[in-house]
Amino acid sequence: MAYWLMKSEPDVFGIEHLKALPNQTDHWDGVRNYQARNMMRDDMKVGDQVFFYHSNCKPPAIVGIMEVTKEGYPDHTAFDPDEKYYDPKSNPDNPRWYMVDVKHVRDLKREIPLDELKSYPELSNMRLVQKGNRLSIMPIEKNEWDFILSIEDQ
DNA sequence: GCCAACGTTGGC
DNA sequence: GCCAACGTTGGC
Repeated sequence: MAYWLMKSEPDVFGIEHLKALPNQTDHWDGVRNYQARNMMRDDMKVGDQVFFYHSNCKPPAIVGIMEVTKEGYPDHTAFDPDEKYYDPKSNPDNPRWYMVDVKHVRDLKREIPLDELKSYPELSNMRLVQKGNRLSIMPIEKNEWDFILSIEDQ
């Protein structure tokens, strides 16, 4: 089993939105970055655990845990001209963009803000804490995952 | 295939 | 709202 982190802006789609959906499950559509796409299409497996990260807000923070419930399949929102993330270069016969389904597992006992994450040497290799990082989906090492859960109660 | 211009992300 | 970092586009 692998571990991941996925970013979303809470004003657009936050963890509260996910919890409000049937089965607390949704498809993670709208990713239009090749690195992130490749991870969803090729690497994320059912049962993988995912941190839900709130970006572009105050404070940016890890707020909860999700689980992958469906592996990569074409992102149909790319086919629809009315969608915000419509891409005319993607079509059902040759889909360019992929998504996975994720289910809310639980909220963290507290939000763990980015500035705190940056303060731990144990997490200094995470792409999340490095300058200029814009990747919206990234793998998390097991030791990093476990460390983050260990500071949840502090 | 290079690289300048442009658009987006996301912390601050 | 600013702007640094980064990814993508497109002319050449």
